[in-house]
Amino acid sequence: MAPTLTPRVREIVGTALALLEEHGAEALTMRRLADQLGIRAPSLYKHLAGKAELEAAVIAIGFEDLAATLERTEQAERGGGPDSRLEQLGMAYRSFALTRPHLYRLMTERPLDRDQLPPGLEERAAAPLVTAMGGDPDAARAAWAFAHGMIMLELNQRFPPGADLDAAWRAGLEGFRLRGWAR
Amino acid sequence: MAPTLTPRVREIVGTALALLEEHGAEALTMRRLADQLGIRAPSLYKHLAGKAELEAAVIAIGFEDLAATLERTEQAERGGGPDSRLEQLGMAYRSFALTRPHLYRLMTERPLDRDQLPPGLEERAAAPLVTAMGGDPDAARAAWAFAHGMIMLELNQRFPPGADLDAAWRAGLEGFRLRGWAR
DNA sequence: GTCTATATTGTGATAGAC
DNA sequence: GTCTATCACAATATAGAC
Repeated sequence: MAPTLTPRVREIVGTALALLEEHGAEALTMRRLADQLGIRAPSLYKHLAGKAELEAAVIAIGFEDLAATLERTEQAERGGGPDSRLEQLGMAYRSFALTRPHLYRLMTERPLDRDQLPPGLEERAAAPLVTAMGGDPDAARAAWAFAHGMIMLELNQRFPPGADLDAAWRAGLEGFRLRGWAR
Repeated sequence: MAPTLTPRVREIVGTALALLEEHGAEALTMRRLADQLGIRAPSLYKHLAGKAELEAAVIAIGFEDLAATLERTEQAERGGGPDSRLEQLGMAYRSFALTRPHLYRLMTERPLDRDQLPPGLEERAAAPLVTAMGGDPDAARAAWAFAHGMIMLELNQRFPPGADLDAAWRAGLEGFRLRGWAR
């Protein structure tokens, strides 16, 4: 279970998140984190069991932020009709990942330790997409995979130099939109 | 450019590939590779400039194998009509990645150094999918991203425990098939 | 082409004094 | 809750003898 956090632990985890987002996962070491906080590395172990617990706490913050972002998007009715919901969600998800790439990687590159996440948080983050896909969980997972794949291939610079990624996003989302309407 | 390989280098790279596939990327170190070959780590540097060159050679083998697999799939006309081409390719790609997960990760998790790949090999690996998507490069990239996302989320164990991944693959491929036919 | 020896740098983690 | 001191690893890479 996710333990209750003391203010000091909150400060440590917040600093860890900042370190991760600014300098990447390889910079998130116990030593550098301690440096950033003005203390020595061993002192961190009085607050946290180890690096795994630290990362779990950072990941939980990431899911909180992602869920809040998608819920905000879901509620907004900007511009288009109901068929643009999926596009709006896709762009919000893409924007989250591209503005915080190191956090997004940490959230997706390893098995999710659900025991260390606040209860219901994973479902909260997933709900807007499931709704947009008409409640079909298989279609929602497929759409999630498309978005995740686009993001990772872009972050990893695996598309060829001239590729029009906006066009690829449009092409993919259009297919899912058509399918979403079929049910 | 990809340099011509001496037999000894070929042997080293082949051993590196086996080491990678069996024990993962973290096991592919100069030390362990030398152990496997019965020599000392420093001796490797008489054959290869460094680890980067070694990995580039392994990646090139991966692309050769992938291209050959997809070309074989493209030529086979098993069972279904022309509209099952995309499904066949998708399953072949999925199978390649899931049977050789560590190799697949190495091939996709970093920017592709095209100067170290044999000329035309990347295009060869991509061609069957582009053809199946009616020559539309944006749609082909979207389909690739879907497949890559499904694979990575499965490898990273990010889907919820009860998820029906076959159904998610079907849902996604159906959307792309519909769109592919539209052009 | 292989060896020994070594440089350099990095990691997470713990014991025990204060 | 912080400190000093230290452990126990691991990695890539190089110099120079043979």
